[in-house]
Amino acid sequence: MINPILSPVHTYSRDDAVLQALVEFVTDEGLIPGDRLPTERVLAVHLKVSRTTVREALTRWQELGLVERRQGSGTYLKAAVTRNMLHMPLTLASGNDFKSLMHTLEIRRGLEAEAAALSAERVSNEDIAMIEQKLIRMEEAFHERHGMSADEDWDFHLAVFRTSGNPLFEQIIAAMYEMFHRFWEHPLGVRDFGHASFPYHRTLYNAIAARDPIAARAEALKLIATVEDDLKRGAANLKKQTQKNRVQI
Amino acid sequence: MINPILSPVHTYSRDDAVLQALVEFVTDEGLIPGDRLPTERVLAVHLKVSRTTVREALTRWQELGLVERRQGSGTYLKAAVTRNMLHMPLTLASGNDFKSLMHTLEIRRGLEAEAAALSAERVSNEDIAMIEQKLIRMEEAFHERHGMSADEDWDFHLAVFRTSGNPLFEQIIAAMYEMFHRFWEHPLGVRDFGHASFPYHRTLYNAIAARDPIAARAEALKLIATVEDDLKRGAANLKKQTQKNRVQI
DNA sequence: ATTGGCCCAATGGTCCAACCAATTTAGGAA
DNA sequence: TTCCTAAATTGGTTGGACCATTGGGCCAAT
Repeated sequence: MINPILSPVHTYSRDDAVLQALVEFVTDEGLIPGDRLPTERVLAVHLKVSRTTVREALTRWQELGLVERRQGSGTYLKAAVTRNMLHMPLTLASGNDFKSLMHTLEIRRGLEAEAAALSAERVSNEDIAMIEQKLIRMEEAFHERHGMSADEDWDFHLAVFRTSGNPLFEQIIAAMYEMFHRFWEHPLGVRDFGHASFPYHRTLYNAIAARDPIAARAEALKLIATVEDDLKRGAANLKKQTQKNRVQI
Repeated sequence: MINPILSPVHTYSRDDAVLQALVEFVTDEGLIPGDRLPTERVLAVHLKVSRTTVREALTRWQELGLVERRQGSGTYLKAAVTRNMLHMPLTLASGNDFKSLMHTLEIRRGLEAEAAALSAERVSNEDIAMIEQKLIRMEEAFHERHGMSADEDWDFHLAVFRTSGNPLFEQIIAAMYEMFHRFWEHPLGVRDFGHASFPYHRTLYNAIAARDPIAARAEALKLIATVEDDLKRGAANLKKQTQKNRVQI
């Protein structure tokens, strides 16, 4: 019988050690999201491991969304890195059907409203200026191309989530967005998808700038409601098309 | 001026393709958690890519907890793999401080309120009976041990989430719950943690049984509020203790 | 001054071949 | 059979090479 007191010793794998060293480097150097990390070759030399091992470690961070790699350019920090980080990767079985999309919207309804309210409570003056800037860029893009621009739109929402002071909002909603965008490639036959949500971006901004949580929550809910409407219209459209020529998506 | 119609093209990386092929293989072969995957070398030959690429792909799955590698033995499936999986890596800075715990509660506030409202809209009569049964079991456990029982309490909430008709609620909130409870082992010096939330379980049930979404949302919010209060009390307690004898947690 | 073409160095992505380390398996000795 | 050992298998690591993309610098044409 094995002595039950004995527990497995921690044997650190090579890439664990690399990540640990990388945490030290990032915190010591005070790197923040957007900053560039040393190249893989440099890391390999300094850490005395092969480039393959460095790559394996960076791949793990990439999968956790901590880091982003751009070929020909470099590896960039994507989120704040600290000691004692707690990782909990969550993978959900989710279909590509309308029900699943509707489910992601229900999650967004709960979270975006909450995030908007928290943001309204906590924004600094600099935050407000920054959000307004994103809003203006989104509005410009809207008028230029006569329709919603996914990137600028997402930038605006991201700014709101980040000023909520809770990084979990961004992480969860980002996953919902990704799910949504898998479908957005085919805009469901709805030409002006997202069009209706446009005015609520500014009203949401106004509520946050006024530091009014109640109003911010209300505007966020209105915004999501327009997206839900678009989705329902898309579903109806698709149903009609499918009945006509049996196209399976 | 850039043509607004143009949107970035996206190209699949090699390891994305490997993962995609692996999903096909796993589903076709009907592999379940615990089953052994082909060796890296075999995969490399069959997929016509280098072993390095296979390893990079498997590293990503490993980080997501989908797969476990055992040197000398093989690579084993660790979770169910399906098409269209949605990956949601969650990262908390330091996981065991007051701020991070509060963050998990903010997510729960948004989601549990929404889930309660949806549940009130969608419950069947059988669902209501089932929830009531869980409620009664929780209340019994409460009176028996003169305090909240984590298991029965969680069972009750789980029942509510499940009747919301959206599986995402259960999975995301479960993750928040787990993060929270990694610390809850030490209830922060608060003896009757969760005590105050007790009455709101029944009021929440009543609202759902009455199919009143507004009331259900309100009761869910009250319930979370009591947990937040407990947490704040705990934080205050801890602060006092730390000042007294410099105990570091 | 601006545009476009061109080259070149840097960087991440992929590949190969070999060896190391842990595990499993097969075979032989007791 | 049982136990031990050697060999085969498998993931882990290394070094080196080459490919593909990026970004900056340079220069000629406009």
